[in-house]
Amino acid sequence: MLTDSVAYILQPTLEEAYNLLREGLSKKRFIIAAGLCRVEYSGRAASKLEWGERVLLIKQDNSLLLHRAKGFEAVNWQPPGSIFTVKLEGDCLIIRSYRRSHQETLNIIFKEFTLLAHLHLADEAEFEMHLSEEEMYEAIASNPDLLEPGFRILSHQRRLSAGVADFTGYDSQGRYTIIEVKRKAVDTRAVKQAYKYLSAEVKRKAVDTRAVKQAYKYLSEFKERGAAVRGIIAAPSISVEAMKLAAALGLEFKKIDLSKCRVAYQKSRKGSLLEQSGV
Amino acid sequence: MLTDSVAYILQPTLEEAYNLLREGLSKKRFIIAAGLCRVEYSGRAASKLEWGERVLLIKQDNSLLLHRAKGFEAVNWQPPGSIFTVKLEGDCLIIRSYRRSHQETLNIIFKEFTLLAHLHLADEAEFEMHLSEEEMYEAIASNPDLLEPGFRILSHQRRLSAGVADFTGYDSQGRYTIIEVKRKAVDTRAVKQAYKYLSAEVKRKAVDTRAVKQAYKYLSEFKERGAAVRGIIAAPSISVEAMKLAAALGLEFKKIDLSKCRVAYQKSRKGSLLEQSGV
DNA sequence: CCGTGGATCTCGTGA
DNA sequence: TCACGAGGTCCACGG
Repeated sequence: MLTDSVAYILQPTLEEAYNLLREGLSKKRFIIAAGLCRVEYSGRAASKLEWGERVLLIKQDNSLLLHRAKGFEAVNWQPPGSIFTVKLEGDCLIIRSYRRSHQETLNIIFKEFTLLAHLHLADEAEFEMHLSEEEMYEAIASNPDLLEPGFRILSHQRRLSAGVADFTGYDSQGRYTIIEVKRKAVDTRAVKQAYKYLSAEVKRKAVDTRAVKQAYKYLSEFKERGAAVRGIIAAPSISVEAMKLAAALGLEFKKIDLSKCRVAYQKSRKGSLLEQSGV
Repeated sequence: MLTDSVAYILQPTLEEAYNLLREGLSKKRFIIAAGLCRVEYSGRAASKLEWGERVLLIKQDNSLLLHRAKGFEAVNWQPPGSIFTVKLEGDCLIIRSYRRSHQETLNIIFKEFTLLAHLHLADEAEFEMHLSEEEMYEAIASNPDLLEPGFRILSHQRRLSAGVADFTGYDSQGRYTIIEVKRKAVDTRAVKQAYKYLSAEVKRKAVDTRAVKQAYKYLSEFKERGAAVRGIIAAPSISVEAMKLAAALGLEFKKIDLSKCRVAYQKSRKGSLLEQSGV
């Protein structure tokens, strides 16, 4: 059966499946298949999966996903840009996907299909993600009071090279302050990472492998010399252990209200849109 | 149309889709849908996606994946265990998935379906992954010569608590040696991590937040006192930067041949299988 | 091409 | 439940 946009067969023979698959692949269509198969993968690692029923998706950019009955993750896959070959061999249909960049091969051997379809997905919409670290950052940049009343931002830059803090500035008392922004709950790992950046920033030098090591040596100086410089981790929340570590490292934690961030972001965005349209 | 294992409709009306979806969900079947929809997500972050054609999978454990025409990753999703509600509202069919643990809501609003099916996937096969870190570890445990000729293993344990090295032992010269195993190419991150473990092991204490900090202070001792203790990172390869850092930290890199590992693993596995069957 | 860090990461494991 | 580390992680970005 065939319509403009979709071609499908329910319980096709292997030959029917072969023809439909070849057609779908050559036309770069979205392929959906369900059936009994086994799988071999070899590349960065290697895996085997014996006979069972699974669902296969092949996308219009040649990415491939093989899903089992349960679980969020695909059991086997191939990222975009792999090369397919399909062949009939005895009573099996073999789909081979090869990815050159990692020298990875995926073989899916089908014995029968429950369902096979290919279709074109018309989808030009833009995906909008909110509450990303980027957005949080923009919100703070346009409204430093979110950090602390009276805070003045000196520098703000997305992390281009390793070891640069998100914000530097002066607090209401005029103390030099360095800020690391995290969009989600801070754990000990995040504290350590933040500490590295903040230490590096204190010394105002690029972090190469030498500086990474040295950054850790500043720990004692940090604590002993007192708060000549404030180091702040700004995030929605922090774990108990992370808080302990932050305290030991002389870092402060500043709770950031995400909903306030969102409001500030909307405002700043509106502002820039108005600017652009020359109002 | 209906068979034992699959129920599907091509280009169903919204009411047909509604009934088939309800049936599929209540029977915990694998649902495959393609159609025109828009999406709202809100939880740890928030996202919006306007009208476009996508493919929806709902799995037998209530995990959900929404895929666009291209890209390996799902554009929106819900991990296993979420709760579904489906309703018809005006000229739309709304699928809502709510995940309590993270307070996340996903709304998919369909205007029309190109394809809708639900089926049961019979799949009891076990997924075998080879060349995992675990397997590499087993290979080395059963054949320490893979590390270095004459190496004697003192302790070997999977990392149960943070900061415990993979292997400790004595080299052919009788020097105490600590080994961190990595399955793949070592980068600077892996070196830093390894250094933490190795330092912690030297001091033979569990790494709590205090020890994490102290571990870095041992750097100078490590270097100044010379190689009273050897620290080895064992992996298939290492990047130039990672090698520099490792050298600066007084760590050695030991290339591990994965194919040799594999052979050793097969042998050790055969041995234990023979044991089990009492031969 | 490598290196670095984020992700609605997911997933397992242990405390 | 949280915390931590692995992952065939994938992905974007910079050099």
